[in-house]
Amino acid sequence: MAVTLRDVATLAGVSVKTVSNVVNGYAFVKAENRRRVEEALAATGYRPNLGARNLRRGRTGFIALVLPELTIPYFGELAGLVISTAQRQDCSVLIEETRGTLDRKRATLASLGPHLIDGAIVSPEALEADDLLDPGIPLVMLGEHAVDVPIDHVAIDNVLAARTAVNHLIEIGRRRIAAIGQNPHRGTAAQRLAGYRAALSAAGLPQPPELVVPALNYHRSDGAHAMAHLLQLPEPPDAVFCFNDLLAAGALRTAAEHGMRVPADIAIVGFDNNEESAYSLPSLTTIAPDKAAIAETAVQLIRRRAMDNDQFPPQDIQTPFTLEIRESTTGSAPKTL
Amino acid sequence: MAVTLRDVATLAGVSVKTVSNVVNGYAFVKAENRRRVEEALAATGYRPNLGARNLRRGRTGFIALVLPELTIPYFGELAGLVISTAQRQDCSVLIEETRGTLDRKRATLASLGPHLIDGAIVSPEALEADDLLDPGIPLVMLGEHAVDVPIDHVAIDNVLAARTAVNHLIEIGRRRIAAIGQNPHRGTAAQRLAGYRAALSAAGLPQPPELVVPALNYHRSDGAHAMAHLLQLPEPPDAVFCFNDLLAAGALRTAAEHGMRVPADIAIVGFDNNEESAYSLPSLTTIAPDKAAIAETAVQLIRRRAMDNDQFPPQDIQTPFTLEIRESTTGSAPKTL
DNA sequence: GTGAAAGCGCTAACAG
DNA sequence: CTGTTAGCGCTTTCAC
Repeated sequence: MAVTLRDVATLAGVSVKTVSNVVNGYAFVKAENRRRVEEALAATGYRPNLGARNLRRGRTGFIALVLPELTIPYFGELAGLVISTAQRQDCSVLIEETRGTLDRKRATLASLGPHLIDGAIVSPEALEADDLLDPGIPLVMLGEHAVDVPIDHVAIDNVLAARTAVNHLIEIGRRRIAAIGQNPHRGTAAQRLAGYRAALSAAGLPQPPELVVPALNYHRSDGAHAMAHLLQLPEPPDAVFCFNDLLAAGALRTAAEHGMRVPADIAIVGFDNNEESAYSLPSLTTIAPDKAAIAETAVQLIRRRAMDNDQFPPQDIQTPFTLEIRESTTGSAPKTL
Repeated sequence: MAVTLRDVATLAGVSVKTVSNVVNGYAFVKAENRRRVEEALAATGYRPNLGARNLRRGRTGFIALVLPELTIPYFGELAGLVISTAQRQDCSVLIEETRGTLDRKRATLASLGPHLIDGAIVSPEALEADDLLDPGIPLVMLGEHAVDVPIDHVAIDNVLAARTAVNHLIEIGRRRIAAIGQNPHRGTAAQRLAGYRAALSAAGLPQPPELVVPALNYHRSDGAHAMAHLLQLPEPPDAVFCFNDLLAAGALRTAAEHGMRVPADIAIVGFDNNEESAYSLPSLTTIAPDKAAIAETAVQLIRRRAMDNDQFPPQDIQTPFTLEIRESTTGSAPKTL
């Protein structure tokens, strides 16, 4: 059925080794032999069995990307970047979704484990510590930082980023600034909340507790509900910092439904800079992490550990971000209806 | 380093075969032996080398999903669904992006070829015929139909869907209906255009050629430019049918920037039902393909061909769709600014 | 029921 | 420079 190295060898009248040499681009092959092998290669349509090669080499060229949900734009965009970075380095990317369940991830890493993938990039949604202590392969964590686990970690400075976002709201004159997205199970939520608080404190602004709204998930609907809650407060906010762009999109929608004008009546800032946020009405001011840098750094780390077998202490790398200022805070944006 | 079947066997004092039997759930193993093997298994923390197993079995449990770009929401959502469907069937999904280049795809399928993946689901962006005639593994095509290639194909009825969308515009009283997204290289574009034309013809409406606007890519920016073009026409349209939601998002934005009210001055219909389209301002009326059905059907087909080794003639399966009516055609939607 | 041995397709020593 | 040989870790006849 499938044509093997041996088939080619017999057809060319040489040994397997010679064929292997040709296939792998080994330089020192007698011209005559090379010619015959190449002929046989073409004639048979030989294609190496990578599975066998991997078994032999002990590496597969696959890395896994484990994330909560691909449909969340942030993860989709990140995944795209990871894939293209990996492709450029001749790696293939296997994507697994956890959909919030820990078991899923544990199962994934355990079963693909050391033999089918060379390493994994993990973007957890919630804090988790012990279960990925030793999956047997190099791991890079994205976004959340489970402290005191000695593994590579790539993320932006969430506290600083949040602080930057809220500062911007203060600078444009807002005084009653709410936050949407508090969540005890998310490490980044705590950090963003800390940044929010730090900015308010530094400006000497009050921090009424009713302005910090929790969100169980970070989908558009959660943002919509949270905003509805804020707007029915006796004294609603004049600005909202949302812990991601999806929450902000929902918030934007609800604000409009309640007849609030953005940013005139209420300014909104997001986090993540989803592609869609540049096109919403109004376009969304947001924290823009350098996703390409995150992807590149993560793939690089995995490669160095897995393929080049480098040994180095766990890295904790901070990637840059910017504040993308758009209509939802400074706008006069167009109206549609 | 890694513990192998043999290690377990020696530790348990039995043969490799017996351990293999236990691991693979073979029923007839003496209770005593089974106990000892299980102990040894636990003690060593044995985990099968799937690579080796695959080499032997000739199957890997991997399927590839080849698509243009993961950041395009439609593909992101689809990919998410394919992944979860596959996970439920104990398959892993390898995602490769073509980013529009044919070579990429050809390379991907050729190199991963028959040995590392059991089958591939391919979502082409442009028409292509010959190059995937025989990749050596089962293939399922999504969306575009390269005619006279005898391979499985899963898609909605694009002509009917487009016609449905345009009919809706006619029903709400629009008479000067434009189309954005014409593109000679995309099979679906031709079909959607045909549906658009059919609807207009059936209603006895004129079809001024200047109302059919091409789009090189189907990104938001392309929609924005196309809409700008339409709005500066001496006699602008009162409705626009966009060949996907991204084009529609761009069009929406441009309409607003030009002070047009949607749908009062101009109605907009999209195609794909991206998640974000339910939250835009105004929310977008759009054709909603049953993406879950597409994903499920595709994975099913691959599995039957690859894993169960079923033989059956190439299938051409049409999946259902609905028209999701929202504010961009019937609205009074809220305003934000 | 279980063990021994062959071999999936490839690469890496080691001779020649 | 090229052929032979021995495995990578597993499943699978085939005897026992």
